[in-house]
Amino acid sequence: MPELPEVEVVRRGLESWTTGRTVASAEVLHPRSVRRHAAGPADFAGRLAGRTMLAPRRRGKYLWIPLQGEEGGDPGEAVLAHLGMSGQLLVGEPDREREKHLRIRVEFDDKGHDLRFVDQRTFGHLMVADLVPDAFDARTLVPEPIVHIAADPLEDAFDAEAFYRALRRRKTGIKRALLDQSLISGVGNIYADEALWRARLHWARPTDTMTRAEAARVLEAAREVMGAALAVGGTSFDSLYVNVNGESGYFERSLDAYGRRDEPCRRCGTAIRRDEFMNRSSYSCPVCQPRPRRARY
DNA sequence: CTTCGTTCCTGTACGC
DNA sequence: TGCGTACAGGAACGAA
Repeated sequence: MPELPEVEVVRRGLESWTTGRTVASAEVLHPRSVRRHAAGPADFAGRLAGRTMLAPRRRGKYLWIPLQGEEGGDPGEAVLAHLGMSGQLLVGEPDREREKHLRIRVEFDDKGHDLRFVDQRTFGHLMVADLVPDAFDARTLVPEPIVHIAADPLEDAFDAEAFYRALRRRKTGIKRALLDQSLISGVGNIYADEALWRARLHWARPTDTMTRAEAARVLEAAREVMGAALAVGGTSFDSLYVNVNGESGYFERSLDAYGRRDEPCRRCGTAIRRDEFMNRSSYSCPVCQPRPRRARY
């Protein structure tokens, strides 16, 4: 469930807890959690030991912590994290009890709060990756494995006109496009449904006939809803999404579409419908978001 | 090249 | 009570 707002909440938490601290040791308790680190768990742990963490960065749902180079040089590597469905990055007293789904643990040389990656469903992962120039803004560095991930709509580097042109070239529906992280990043199932409800667009609206105004509307809606969620700590349906101190966010109560099957639309009162979409769920208002004559899935 | 279906994983909810 | 099943779903991957 962590989408852009939830990942940003975690990034801000890490910023104050891990920046400037030097790793004493890292321990991988479940190899699947470092499966994208090709050189394996021992190499992952070895690359972290002795390195100092710099200010964490984020693009879309990806989070990374640049590691100060050997002898204090420029960072050439970063710890890259994706929380997947149930990943949590937690900080706390090092001697506290181990969580049932603790996958990776990082201790610092100051013997203070440790950093833990806890992940029930193991869809998330951590890896150490090389930093390379960003495809959108060559002045900044991004981890090599995510060069194909588009800028997110809260970044300055996000190009709204390029997004519109990409939509027109695609032969797909708008929700599929919103979930495609190579077109726009950070939007997942929850905020896609919320943005489409706010923009009054059906999820199967073909993108190749969308107007500039419609594209701008859904983009603005995505920015608004993710900004509002960020302001209250993100969306938490259960204890699976929490900030670095284990606290839940409050945006669930503000959702207009997602998860509201058969509940009244907050604009027109019509019962919110749930459609099957990509073997998942899509929530929308049948009146505010009428199905297009030519629908695309 | 693009588009789309499959796969990974485990806890919770629910029907029988 | 216990068992089976559906569901939650991001994104890499392979097929078409």
